[in-house]
Amino acid sequence: MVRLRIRDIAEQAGVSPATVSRYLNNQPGQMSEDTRARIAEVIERTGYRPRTAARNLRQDRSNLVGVVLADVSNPYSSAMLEALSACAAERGLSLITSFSGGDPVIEAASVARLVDMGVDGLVVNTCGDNDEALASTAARIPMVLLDREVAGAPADLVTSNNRELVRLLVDEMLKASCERVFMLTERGDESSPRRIRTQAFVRELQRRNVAGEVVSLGDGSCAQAQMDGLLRAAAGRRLGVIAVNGAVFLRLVDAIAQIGPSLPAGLRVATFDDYPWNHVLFGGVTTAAQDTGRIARAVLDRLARRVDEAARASVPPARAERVEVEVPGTVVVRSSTYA
Amino acid sequence: MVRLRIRDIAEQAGVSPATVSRYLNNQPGQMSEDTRARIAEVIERTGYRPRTAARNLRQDRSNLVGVVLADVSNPYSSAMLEALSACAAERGLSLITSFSGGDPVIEAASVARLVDMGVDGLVVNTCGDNDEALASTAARIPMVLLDREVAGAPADLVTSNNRELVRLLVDEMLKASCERVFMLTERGDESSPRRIRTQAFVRELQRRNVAGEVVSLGDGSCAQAQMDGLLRAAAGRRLGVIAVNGAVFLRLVDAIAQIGPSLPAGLRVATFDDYPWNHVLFGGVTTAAQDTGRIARAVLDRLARRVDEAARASVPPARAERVEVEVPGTVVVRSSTYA
DNA sequence: TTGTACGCGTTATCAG
DNA sequence: CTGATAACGCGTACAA
Repeated sequence: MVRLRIRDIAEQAGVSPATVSRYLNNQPGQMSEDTRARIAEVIERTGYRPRTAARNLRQDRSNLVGVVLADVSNPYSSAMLEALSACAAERGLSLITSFSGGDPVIEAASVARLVDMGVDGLVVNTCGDNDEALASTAARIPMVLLDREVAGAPADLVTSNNRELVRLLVDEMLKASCERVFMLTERGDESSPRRIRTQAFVRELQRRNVAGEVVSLGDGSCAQAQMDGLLRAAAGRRLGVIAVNGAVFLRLVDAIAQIGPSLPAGLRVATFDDYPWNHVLFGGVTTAAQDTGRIARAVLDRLARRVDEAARASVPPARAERVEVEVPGTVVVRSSTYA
Repeated sequence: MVRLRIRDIAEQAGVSPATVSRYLNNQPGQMSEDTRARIAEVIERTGYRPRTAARNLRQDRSNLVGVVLADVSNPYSSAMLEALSACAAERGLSLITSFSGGDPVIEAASVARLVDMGVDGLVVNTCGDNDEALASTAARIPMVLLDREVAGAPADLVTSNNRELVRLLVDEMLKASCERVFMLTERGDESSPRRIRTQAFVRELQRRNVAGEVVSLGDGSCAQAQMDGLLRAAAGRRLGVIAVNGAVFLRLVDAIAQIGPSLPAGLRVATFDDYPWNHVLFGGVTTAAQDTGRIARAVLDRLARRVDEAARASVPPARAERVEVEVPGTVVVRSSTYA
């Protein structure tokens, strides 16, 4: 049960290995219909498959893309991963995945391991605090950043149109005639989407002259007190709360659950990231959903382009231009913001 | 900026490539402390890393494990993936991931692609209806099945102790003095965990002489009617409902939400798979949680063993014994089953 | 303890 | 349109 080599196929088809190789790679040099058919028959009959390791060595290319995600417990990440996987398969790429769990040390180790494995490029959703390592890696092999930017890294960036989504969520709150609108975030998270969303939120409030602010949750009982204060405020006038991401929203839901089973009268809530439970909580939660399919396509488009460029020119251009892509998401309106 | 080869390191250290290779692979043949130090210095200084593609070709081994998951929108799958990833990294393995989305055709294509990529082994959480393809693949390369078994496949199987978990959930329902207990499942899902759980459930009811049955949901309005019936029944006497998995539980929650914001009086619910929202729904849902860390370890233990065996003996044993491992999970009791 | 020489399977180049 | 040949970079007998 030794594995077939290209030479075996060549012998059985009565041609040379080079010809079989051309057949396999659809080389421009056309071959006679006769030999083509003979080779096809032998391959079909034997079930021959070329050996990837040998191709990789020869071509200096693995068709492998490394993916490093910060937090898969976040369903948005899993959806993203699935979309990337499907999109990669379409292009004949495979994904080597790794998860940092929010630890920069693990993230750096993951990146190093993936590079060692010979990936053609990297997709990184960084957990932060790794700028130097990522920048130096990006200088050596193609890298596309997902959602979160990295200072000084010569890598492309793909995100959702966060500013626009914030605007749409604020729209919903105002349609629901909220008198004050808050955005809920948390201390630990200094990622770029968070920053962009909160900044955009503040600008929206100013632009429309609406009362409200960004509330940054601390830890433990302090945070509980903050949220209690926020929720009690709802008793009087109509109040809107937008969670800056899914993790924060879960904390918000938890706090609301302490008070009662349903949304307090006068409180409207909305969040980012369309998790399954958003459909059922409070009869449905208004959500800014990111388009994972289009994001995945944009990510792999950029990466494939970079990989091709790198393959063509052995010396990477000194002034690599960084491309930033914003993929439009959509706001799904559900009963948590109905007037 | 050409990449360094082992030969370059050898020259700089004033030794032969073979010696550097031995250094890299910690060959038993000891080398003089002097040359060892010189090689170490050069490698450290140059940042040399051996080329994986060349090693793979030479050693006929990739240190790559293919992972095929049926449904990553299921948070249990993501947790499993993360655990596998961490565990694999510890062993110097990397994961190539693929997702079938419940489609047997995609699953078969994924498996084929991963095998082509040269993975050393496969971890498969099958979506079903692929027994022949999986069995023939398992006959060629090491495979470990996750949760769901495949008829006729010479592969090991790792699952949770579903029967025990069912027993514990029924225990909780009885502690909550439920007079009747139901297990909710759905038509489409004929997977082995579902079958094992429902069978165990029926046995438990008989053993304890408790009233109840397995309710298999159909589609759409029919299912809604079934659930309405179930929920109305709760009005009278105390009733327990156990969802056979997370997907079914989401349907149950949806139906309950149609009626009101909180759990109807007299109704107790519990489910499998510890999703984030189980902590907040109804003030906390009692859950049979699977131990993803231990499962991952068991999976990769088995796989590594098989891979080593296969590497040693070029001819696989005709009578391969299939090993089945049951990893104990735990029941997390929350207020949805408090008396 | 170390070095030499060969082969892993494929593809690119060049000659025909 | 096809064939011969030389790499790709590494690991490992075997020889020294």
